[in-house]
Amino acid sequence: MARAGLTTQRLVRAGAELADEVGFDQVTVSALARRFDVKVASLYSHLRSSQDLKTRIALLALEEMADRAAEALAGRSGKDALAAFANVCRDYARAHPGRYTAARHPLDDATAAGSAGVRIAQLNRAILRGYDLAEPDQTHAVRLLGSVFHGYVSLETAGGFAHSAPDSEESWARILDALDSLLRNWPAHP
Amino acid sequence: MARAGLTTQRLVRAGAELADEVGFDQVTVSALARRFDVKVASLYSHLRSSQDLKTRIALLALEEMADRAAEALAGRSGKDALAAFANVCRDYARAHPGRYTAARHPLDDATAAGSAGVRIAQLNRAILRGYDLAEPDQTHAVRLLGSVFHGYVSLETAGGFAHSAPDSEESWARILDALDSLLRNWPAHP
DNA sequence: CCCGTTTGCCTAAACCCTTTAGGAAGTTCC
DNA sequence: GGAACTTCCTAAAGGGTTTAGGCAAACGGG
Repeated sequence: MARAGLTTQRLVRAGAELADEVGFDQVTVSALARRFDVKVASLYSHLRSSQDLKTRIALLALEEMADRAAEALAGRSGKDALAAFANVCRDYARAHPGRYTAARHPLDDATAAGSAGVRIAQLNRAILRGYDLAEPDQTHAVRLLGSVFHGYVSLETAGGFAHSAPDSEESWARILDALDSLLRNWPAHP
Repeated sequence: MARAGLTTQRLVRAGAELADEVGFDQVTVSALARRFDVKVASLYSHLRSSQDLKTRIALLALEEMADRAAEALAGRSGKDALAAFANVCRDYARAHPGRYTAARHPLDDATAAGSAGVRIAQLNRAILRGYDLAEPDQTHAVRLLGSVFHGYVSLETAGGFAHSAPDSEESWARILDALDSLLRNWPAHP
């Protein structure tokens, strides 16, 4: 009975690859077992449940995004930083659609608090250091940026902008221009 | 053998209610059968498959949102229209979280083209009539608005802004102000 | 009114995914 | 070499999906 060398880490990594290939919600303990040519029950020594697997994939995806964002933001500010962060989100989603979906998977509060999601939030806020925004407008702006990035990437990967002109690439560039302009001219409270 | 009076319409409506109660991805043919106190197989005379059910719920949700948006936009323009449309999205998502998730369910191209989604897109574009934007900037702006609304509502219903100040209500209002300002001062191409 | 047709719901059964319990083979270390 | 532990296994129960085929209720024409 040769051993397959299963570990939680390898399972989660393989699960992430599986998610990118077949979609996050097609990720199943059974499919993972097939991929390792192993019986399903064997995985339950390494994973508490199917939910546990999905949560771990989500945490992995958040780590990866946070790492990329941190690297992209190093040494940049202003619009450079804005575009760098935005492109990390978009590029990650296109390269790893399953993982990106995983990253949007709802986590319970405790798990979320310990995840790389908070690092991403901090980096998002760091973008605004290059602009002149005081609280609470800074927070509003952070939320706007998060919404735009997430929303655009979601709609784009769902095929929303696929079959129409102008192409998505151009809209993305112009939207980043518009956001930069908006952050530099944030309207005063009425 | 008393008949339960099942029809596709009633099943889809009940499915939508179920989605709001337990979440869209918990909507299952089995659960629906239980709700009608009927055997599972009976539903397959009215629904082709579990996927079919979900698709129909998605189409229902899109219809409902389009109707509300059309009514909200009637007689409004400029920022009034912007806020009205935005609030329709947000209010619908909060009143019917399951249906809202359903509305984001990916549809194949043919189904999407025949859905109320195109009506929603047209209404979204109609908002911009109150602003002075020529193509292709108009399209970029449409995509930006769609992204913000979808993104903000998704993050909010996922609990993203729940436990932090300032509260989500205030951010929403200020983000609408900011978008209005941006549309009135859309940056020229660099 | 009653008989044939249509329709609506049923039973039965196959298949897949999840999860737990308990067993046997491989590994480690004294 | 054997005790202890780890890794993977078989077995089984429970739930969701889907199809095939059957009986009974409703309906419509002679």
